[in-house]
Amino acid sequence: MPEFRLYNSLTRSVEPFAPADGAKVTLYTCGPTVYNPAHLGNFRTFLFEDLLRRALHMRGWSVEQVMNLTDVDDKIIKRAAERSISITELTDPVCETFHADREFLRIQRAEHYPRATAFIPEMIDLVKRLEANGTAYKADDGSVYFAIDKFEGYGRLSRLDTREIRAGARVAQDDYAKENAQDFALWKAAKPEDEACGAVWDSPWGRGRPGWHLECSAMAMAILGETIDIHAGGVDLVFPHHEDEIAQSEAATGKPFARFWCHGEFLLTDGAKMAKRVGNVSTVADLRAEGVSAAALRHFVFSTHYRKQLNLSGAALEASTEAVRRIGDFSDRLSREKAGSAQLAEAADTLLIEATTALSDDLNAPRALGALFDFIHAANRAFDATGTDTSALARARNVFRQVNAVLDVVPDRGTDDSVLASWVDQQLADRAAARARRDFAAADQVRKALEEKGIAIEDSPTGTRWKKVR
RNA sequence: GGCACCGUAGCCAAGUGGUAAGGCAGGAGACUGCAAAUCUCUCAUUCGUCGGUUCGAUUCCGACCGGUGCCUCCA
Repeated sequence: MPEFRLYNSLTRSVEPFAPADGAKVTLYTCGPTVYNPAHLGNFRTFLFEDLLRRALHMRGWSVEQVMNLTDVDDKIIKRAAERSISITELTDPVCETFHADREFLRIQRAEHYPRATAFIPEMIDLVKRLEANGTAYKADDGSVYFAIDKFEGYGRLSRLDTREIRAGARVAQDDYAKENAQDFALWKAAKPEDEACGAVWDSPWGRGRPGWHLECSAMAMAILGETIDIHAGGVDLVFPHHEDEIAQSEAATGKPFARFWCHGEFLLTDGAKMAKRVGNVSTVADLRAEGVSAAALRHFVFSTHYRKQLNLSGAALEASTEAVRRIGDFSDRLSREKAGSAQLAEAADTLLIEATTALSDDLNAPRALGALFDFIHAANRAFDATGTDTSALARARNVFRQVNAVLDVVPDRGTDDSVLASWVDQQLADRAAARARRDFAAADQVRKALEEKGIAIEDSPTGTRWKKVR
């Protein structure tokens, strides 16, 4: 097995990775803020994390993954206030939508989906520790801030020391209570609108609510421990979110917060970052309505390396749809064939090596997909030539299953509809009869009727096969 | 303005100091009643531009051009 390597944002280099305890990977992944449904840009990151999770499994490690659901923040409070409902009433349905979208995209369920509001005591404890060691202070506005000057390593992840701050852009006018403009809020004093929608908790500093970064540190440490193996998220979280997480966590424990920091690049639309603010978002629901399959979406996302920007376009989605159609047809053939050959077994061995190598090399999914298509081509050739080796077939099936267990790009045929199946079978019998009497006009009529129902047919020496294509 | 990343065929995309994977689209052929699927052949003497290093660069260095992101809520 090749060495498993990952790009670590902390060192800006690809490094060998293995879990600290040798067996189980502790993985923290920043999840969605549940004020409205996540778009495909958000899901690109979650798909990258799903790929990471599955690749770790492929290596034989177990994974304990946490994905937080941020259910209290400025946007949530604002929206709840607009609708005169509580934050819970706003966020509960969005959490459900998130899981429905997640399942549609075949993103494996994490072990934990903690909601920020369920970990307020842990967050308060963390702030207490920081206050006790002098890195946190309560300001005149009643909020508690983290003093970045007190934490020596501040800015290490995002290389703040190498940046020049744009004049006038940095200091927010309403942050006058902070000792330093870059200090960030750990605990925010309650405002009337917070009270109105239930976004307040009692604390040693008075009623208030947690700052944005606090939840991730508190929940990661509570569930996974003070030093986790991998912390992942989108690149936009590097600063300030992850930087601040490191500061507050390490200032409290004196231990490294995460050994590896992994960041996924953005999804673009029309050359610009997909963002609600830009107004160029596509949700999973939108894409489903357009008939784009989960397999096609996964193929699309995995066709580009996760650290490279990816542009969403109709043409790209069509190409992916056609690509997974080929994969699906091959998968069907693999199930249907009765035996293979030495060439097939050889192709399978090559696929296993190539795919494992690619995925172990900083999750190179595009290269793994290339290896998969090479295999499909070689296997189709082998099947066309026929063979009698059943163990070769078993080997091919086994390897294909292993690789697909990571990529999961075989389209769902949805052919388990028995009513539809019997109807199609009757149609095909009629067509076979028409062909037998060389009445091709009638036969073509049947094929056209089936196509209108989304059924594609393939004649073969052993009979006619059919499949749902939409 | 500061800090990064990216620029490979019509489109998407991997890649390496030694002569360009794979997918989509396209062209020709085999198979088929016709299709579909599959197979065969074909499809970048060339990797944004200009220099430099080197026996040799798409790959290293520099400049320039173009694109994107972060520096503020953000996957």
